[in-house]
Amino acid sequence: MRYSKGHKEETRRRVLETASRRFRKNGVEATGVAALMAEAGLTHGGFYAHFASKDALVTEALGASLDRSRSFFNEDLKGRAALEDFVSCYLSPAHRDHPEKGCVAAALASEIARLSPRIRTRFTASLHALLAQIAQTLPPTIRGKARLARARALFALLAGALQFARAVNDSALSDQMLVDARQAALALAGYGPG
Amino acid sequence: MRYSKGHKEETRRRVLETASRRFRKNGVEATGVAALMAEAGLTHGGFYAHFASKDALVTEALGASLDRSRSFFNEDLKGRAALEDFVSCYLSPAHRDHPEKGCVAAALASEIARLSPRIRTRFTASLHALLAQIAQTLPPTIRGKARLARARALFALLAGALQFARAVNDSALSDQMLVDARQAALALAGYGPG
DNA sequence: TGTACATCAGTGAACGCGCGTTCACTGATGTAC
DNA sequence: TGTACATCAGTGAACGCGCGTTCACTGATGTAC
Repeated sequence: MRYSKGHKEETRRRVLETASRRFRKNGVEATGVAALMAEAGLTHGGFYAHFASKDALVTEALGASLDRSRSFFNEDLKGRAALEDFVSCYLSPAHRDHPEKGCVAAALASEIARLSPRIRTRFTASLHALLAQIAQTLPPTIRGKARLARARALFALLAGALQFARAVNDSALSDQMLVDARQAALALAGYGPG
Repeated sequence: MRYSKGHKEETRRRVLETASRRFRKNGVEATGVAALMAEAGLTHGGFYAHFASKDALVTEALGASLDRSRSFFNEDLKGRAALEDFVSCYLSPAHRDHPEKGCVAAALASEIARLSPRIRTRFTASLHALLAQIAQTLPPTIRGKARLARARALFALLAGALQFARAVNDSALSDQMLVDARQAALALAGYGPG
């Protein structure tokens, strides 16, 4: 069959989106090309018309979702309100319960360290951008290099807490992790209680 | 060949230790039974004389190394000195560069969420114990439930930072992650600078 | 307007490979007589 | 002290399966004449 113009691009986009979701949900290694293509409504043979290899797909899919991580930020907010909103979204039960729609860093952090240099470089660039955005929301009392330093610690806290909240088999501890990390994050940001 | 008494136990111990190292270095899924047994100096067939399944091995290997995580603590120290020592060890370049000898939580956090309930339950128990030990090192000014709450946020920060330090492909950012997280961890603990 | 052909996104069988697991076997040593 | 046998940790071939990847093919539509 011959397809309308833009059909192939649309298919490619759909495969990428499916991959991005599955990688975050099940892990990169656990996601097979055949299963992925089936979920996108295709057979596995067609995969190589769109991507050179699974690794190329991983690079592109993770890169795209990393860039989208910054959309956790509500662009209408600034300063304290922006950070509080970001932290609350990041540490929400909804984010914990739906890794496939959430932050790549939290969903795959320990796996990324073992992926190809190309993917790690892409991850590093996106992380830099996200950290810069977090730094912008810190209060003016934190100055100069300390702003990025604080942003790094803050994001490490968020990602670590979310991972633990997902890993433990105890819903009370999981909920507490989110609450405690939220409070600590605001304290670290210099937006203490009250 | 007939073996001396205790030989089988010794072999089993060796397989467990090899597994624990490889799981942390390469991930659970990426570690095959055959490769594991070869590294322990055996052929793969013998594996099932020691363990019922790979999952049983994973449970036991991760459980054992999780319990050993608490040995990050120098038992001769108490309070501030104990915490500072723990944080410095945890966020050291040596720990970052040798996941196979380090903390399971940091090496496998995002993968643990996808492992069997049995393994997650074991992880949860070990995490509880480690958090209690961290809580003990906090200053007396932090009271009651806040002690465990602070310990949870603190450990999330440490594990998150270590994972990022391992994942990024930029040694300056990696080093900074460790330094910044160390400072933030001490601040969170109530042992601020000076 | 009708026919022949080119296009090309997607199909599905097949490739070699490593996975977790099973099982008949080996062979050095301890035990029984 | 010497011989026959039982033990059992470890061996290695084989199982079905899914992996990433390749490739000859399909067939509906656009284009050329």
